[in-house]
Amino acid sequence: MARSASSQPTEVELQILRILWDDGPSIARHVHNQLQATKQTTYSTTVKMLAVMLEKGLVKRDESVSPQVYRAAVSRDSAGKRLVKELVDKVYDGAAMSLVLHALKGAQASPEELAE
Amino acid sequence: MARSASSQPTEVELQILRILWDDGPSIARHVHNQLQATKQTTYSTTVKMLAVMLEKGLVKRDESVSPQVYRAAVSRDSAGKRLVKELVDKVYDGAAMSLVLHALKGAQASPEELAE
DNA sequence: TTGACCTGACGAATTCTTTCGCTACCCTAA
DNA sequence: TTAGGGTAGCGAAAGAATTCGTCAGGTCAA
Repeated sequence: MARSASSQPTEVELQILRILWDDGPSIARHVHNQLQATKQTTYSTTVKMLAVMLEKGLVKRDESVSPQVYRAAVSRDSAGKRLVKELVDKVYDGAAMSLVLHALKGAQASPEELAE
Repeated sequence: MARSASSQPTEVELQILRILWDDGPSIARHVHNQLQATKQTTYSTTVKMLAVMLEKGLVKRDESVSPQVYRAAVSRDSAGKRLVKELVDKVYDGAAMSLVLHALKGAQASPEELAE
């Protein structure tokens, strides 16, 4: 079934978005090469993921140029905000953002606390 | 294959952890009842999820009492910190915590920004 | 032209997560 | 004791996410 644009990116999808955010609009081959840094999947897999993400509306692509160019459909900041907010809502009781952020600021100040 | 305690909680697992955090150590039946608020799954499913989470080390259980009692293996705050940090690391380039938190504080002040 | 190489599409296999059916085992009230 | 009701374990089905094999088509240099 077709998945709407409201779908949350999964693990690998986030990795790909990250590449597009870092490097800007890119061709499949480039995304694949970057992905190799952390995964040993085939080019075929990368192309498939991009296709899936296109369906989900997570990326857009320019088909007018020879090697098609993919770019993230959402900005890193808006995606980041939304994801973090959703996570916090899931862990806490919603509306607890400020407490969490405070805790996180503390954690940031003392990274060893996180290392546990 | 056995999954180590380092596994991240999945969607439903997080829902269950949330119940244990909210209500404290509970028996399977209670977890199930609370879960009914948002899902219509069977008791059997709940018990299975708890078993899986036990294997993953996400919950611990006291088998010395009649209805066994489950409790979260990690505190809400430490889990929350870790999850948010991991998410931020995935979206941004790690080490960008402060920028993100700043953005989030802004978002918190104007929730309509998030509604988009 | 032609053949080596690359891109992109498709469907199927695999793996992980979530769900449930069935079974066994307590309790406890009649 | 025994039927009824609740708890827990097991394996396997159903659903999602991820991976890949394979094929069709385009490009380009010799």
